[in-house]
Amino acid sequence: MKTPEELTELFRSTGRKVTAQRQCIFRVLQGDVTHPSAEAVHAVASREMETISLKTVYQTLHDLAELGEIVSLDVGTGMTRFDPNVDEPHHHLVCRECGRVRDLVAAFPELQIPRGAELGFQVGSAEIVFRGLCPECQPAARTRRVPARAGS
Amino acid sequence: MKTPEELTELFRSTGRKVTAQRQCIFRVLQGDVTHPSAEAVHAVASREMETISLKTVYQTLHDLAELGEIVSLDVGTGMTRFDPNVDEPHHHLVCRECGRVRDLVAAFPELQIPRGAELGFQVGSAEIVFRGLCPECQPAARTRRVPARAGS
DNA sequence: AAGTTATCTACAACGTTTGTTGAAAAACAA
DNA sequence: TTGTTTTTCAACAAACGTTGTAGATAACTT
Repeated sequence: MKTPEELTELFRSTGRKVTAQRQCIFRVLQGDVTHPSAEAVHAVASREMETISLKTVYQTLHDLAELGEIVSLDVGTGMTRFDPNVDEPHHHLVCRECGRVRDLVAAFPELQIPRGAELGFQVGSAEIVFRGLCPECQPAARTRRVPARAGS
Repeated sequence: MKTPEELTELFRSTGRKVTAQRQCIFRVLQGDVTHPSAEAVHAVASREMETISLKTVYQTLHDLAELGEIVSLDVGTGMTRFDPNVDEPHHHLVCRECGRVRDLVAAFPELQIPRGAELGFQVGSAEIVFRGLCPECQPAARTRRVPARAGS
């Protein structure tokens, strides 16, 4: 995601108006690595602007997604999550206990689909979700690596 | 997923009662490869039992998921999808146009997470979602294989 | 500074999923 | 079979995250 200043310029140059609410949201997203939900963004923004509405947050997040400055994610936690990290190719770690999401910066360049297995699909992208327990949700066990079993 | 007869037995042996509605749902799921939503299961079941309620469908699907006979999936199509194929390790192809979901039966043994990249997560499984266009939603282009770009 | 246009807040509605209730049916025993 | 107990059923309403609508408000242009 670009800086709040660059986003201000980008919004203006694409015919969008720049408001205090939007700049507030830009700042909230800036450097956020928690993949916040709209509600979470709203909660943080509200600390700075008490009257900002949830609808405004949704709208601005959609605008940012449309401009490619953030990406909306559905990793099965019940609500859409937003990821400002669009420059670095990565996948996601999702805690099955608390829903925390973290980036996993790694390229998996060999995801070749066996011939015929794509069933006529014209595949354009692949997302990998690694599920497990985040550090905070682990009982007392130790970290361990995992063979690439097929998921669900 | 087991056969309707085996599921009947399994439900009884786990203290659940077997009703005509549940057996109807068993039959609907049997051999279904479309990853139906609860609503879709309800629609098919309704053709056989006009009065069956959506709530009953949800409840039975949850029971089946709890017993490991089906898996609930969230692939970003707005509703939970249910997959009766739990015996064969696989991933999923999702049409970004119509939301169709198909199994992709293939192991990707190269999904090793680089040391340190798991950020303390204790990873238990990995799911890959391949997004693209299903045969019905393709304009006139041809199928093509895809480099493993990082997803959203 | 005034006009034009987009955005804001507040509210209501949407679709999916879940909680609640009395009625009905399944399982079990006699 | 019949009765007794317990679960599940259907119908209703509510929860949740998200989107639509409206008039009021604020940003951009001249």
